[in-house]
Amino acid sequence: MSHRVTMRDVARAVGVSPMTVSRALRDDETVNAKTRHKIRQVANDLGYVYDTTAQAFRTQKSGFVAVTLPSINNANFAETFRGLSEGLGQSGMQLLLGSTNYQVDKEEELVRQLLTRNPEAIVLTGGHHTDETRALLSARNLPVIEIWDLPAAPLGHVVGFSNASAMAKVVTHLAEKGRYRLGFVGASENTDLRGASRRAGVIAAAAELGLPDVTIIDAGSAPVSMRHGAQAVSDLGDAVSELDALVCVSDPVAFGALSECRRRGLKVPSDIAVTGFGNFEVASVSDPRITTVGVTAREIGMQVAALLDDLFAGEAGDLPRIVDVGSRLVPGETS
Amino acid sequence: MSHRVTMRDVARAVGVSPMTVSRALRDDETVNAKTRHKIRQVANDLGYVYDTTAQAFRTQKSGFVAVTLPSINNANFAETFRGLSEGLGQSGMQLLLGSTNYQVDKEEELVRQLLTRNPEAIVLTGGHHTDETRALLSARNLPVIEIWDLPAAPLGHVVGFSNASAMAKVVTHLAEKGRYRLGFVGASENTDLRGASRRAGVIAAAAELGLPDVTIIDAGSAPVSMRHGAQAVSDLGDAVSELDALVCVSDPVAFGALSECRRRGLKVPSDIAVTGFGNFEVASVSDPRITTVGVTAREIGMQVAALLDDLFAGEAGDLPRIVDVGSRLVPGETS
DNA sequence: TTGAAAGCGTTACCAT
DNA sequence: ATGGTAACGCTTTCAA
Repeated sequence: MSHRVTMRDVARAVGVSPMTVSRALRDDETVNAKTRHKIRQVANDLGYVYDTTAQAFRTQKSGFVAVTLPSINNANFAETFRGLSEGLGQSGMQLLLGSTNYQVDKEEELVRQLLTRNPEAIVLTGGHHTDETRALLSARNLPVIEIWDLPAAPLGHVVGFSNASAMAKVVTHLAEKGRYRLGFVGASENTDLRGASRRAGVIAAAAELGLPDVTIIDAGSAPVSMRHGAQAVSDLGDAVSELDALVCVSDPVAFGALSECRRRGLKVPSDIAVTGFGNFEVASVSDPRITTVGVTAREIGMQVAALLDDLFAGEAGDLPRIVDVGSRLVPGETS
Repeated sequence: MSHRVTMRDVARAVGVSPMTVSRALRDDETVNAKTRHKIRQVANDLGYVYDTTAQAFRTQKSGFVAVTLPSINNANFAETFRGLSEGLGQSGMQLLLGSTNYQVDKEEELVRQLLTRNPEAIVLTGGHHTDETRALLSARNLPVIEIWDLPAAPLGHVVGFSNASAMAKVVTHLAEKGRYRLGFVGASENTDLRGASRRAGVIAAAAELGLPDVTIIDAGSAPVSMRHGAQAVSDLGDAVSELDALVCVSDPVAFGALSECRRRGLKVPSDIAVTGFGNFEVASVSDPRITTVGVTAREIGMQVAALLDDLFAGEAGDLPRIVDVGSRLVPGETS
């Protein structure tokens, strides 16, 4: 197999220097229009393909933005990724995606791996990281954006919302409906950290309102999904009758819980209320519609893209930007 | 800002040459064990991070495998990606993901973009591509793997299954249950091509069995999901009573259809049967459970990873590999 | 077991 | 408007 076609080859064929080819291909106006045209044509004829790797190497700019998600198989995170991806379309940046499987150790390994690609910015889902991850990131002069949370001690920029205050809205809503005895259905402690924030939010809000202690219902280790919600209700058995509402960590979990309630002949919401989180499609299509919390997953991605645009354009100012996209209660028919 | 830490710096600090550092970091046995250890430690202390871009440049191997998915927000494709990602863990390859939004033009643009990163292989979801995409790919000496389909004229390797024969299983199942008047719920023609294959499969199977003409119910443009399934049933109105079964292009669509049937007071399956595709979690958790077709989304990814391993190890032989992972009917309570 | 030299393809910088 | 030179950080190759 013959050697690959480089700018050199194009230059030789046209009778100019490689520099001129480089300029021409970038549509540099200082290159004679005719020459530019000729170069483009010859490049095409020779089957020249631009080498981004060489460019990244020479300029020390990879054109990558690294992104970590807890799971790619999650409609909310996928929407965030999509928003980011679409919003970044203009800037020519490419996303380098990795999934942590909800584990901070895995995140550390992933960050280490992603950093070897010299990303120009890194987007981390969540605000919990290992010390080593923090060290790795602060050793570099790299914009860091944490999303889907409002960390107490951010690494840099933030685009997220308060999981605790979102849950407070749910608890308040339930209390107003006369639902006092709450069960929280989520992953075991210490695996899903966003889930843990939500649980803490429920407990705090219930205490604040003087409700009885929240019953914690362990649905297994993260990621918890529909089947875990169903299993949790099934495991509860008759104990479910001592609760007024099942506050679930996410809509899939809530849907699983709702389905299992139905199977067991429980009427929702008359026998028990069920709430979710995330305003997934299933919440609004399910019959009955599930009461949930709307989070603007897609907008988080778009806000991040906007922030990155500003950062790359040098228009972001010096201070870390903290964007709270908020959340809102979306009442359904299950409460 | 100080200059970035390179192998040179590590070498200087340890008192060896950069070459020795390079070898040591790759765990080359020829380097003295003690020296190796020392180097690793110093590298760590200095906060050295390996530069994959430089490596890719020097070796002319990017370490990337490019992947296109119609949508990242789809549990099946996400599982395939995960299977691939995990299976590829060993080989050190990194995935470069792009989403086509179910459009072949978008795919072309994406392929073009991905190719500038010199991927060592490319994985395309589906077997339909623009001529330009085909040309771009065949101009390169690059392994191509098409997945989630069994294309008539593959570009290279294939890991997929027949959408048509999968649908035939559904139609046969329904016919055995005495369901003859079928409606197919899917995206409009020419957007979702996998969906179009499924529709064609339903029509062919119905004809084969001598069933009445299949009623085609347009659920909008791809990607169609839960709300589209619900909307389609809603749009049908009373016409739904002339059908024995709604054959849906995917489980989310089936779930939407099922929910809307319930809302309208239709009993499933006594008044009408509903089937889905993909064995999504919602199919098995929903009450009633949805009859669906099981496709091994995760396994497709793992098979691709295995194939890539062989390719990179030079053990794949010369012929394109065609892997049919098959599909199976998963009877539920909706038929 | 270790090192020196060269080069991967591009572009920043300075000259002309 | 165009070109020459050097350099980005690493690894292949050969030599010691």
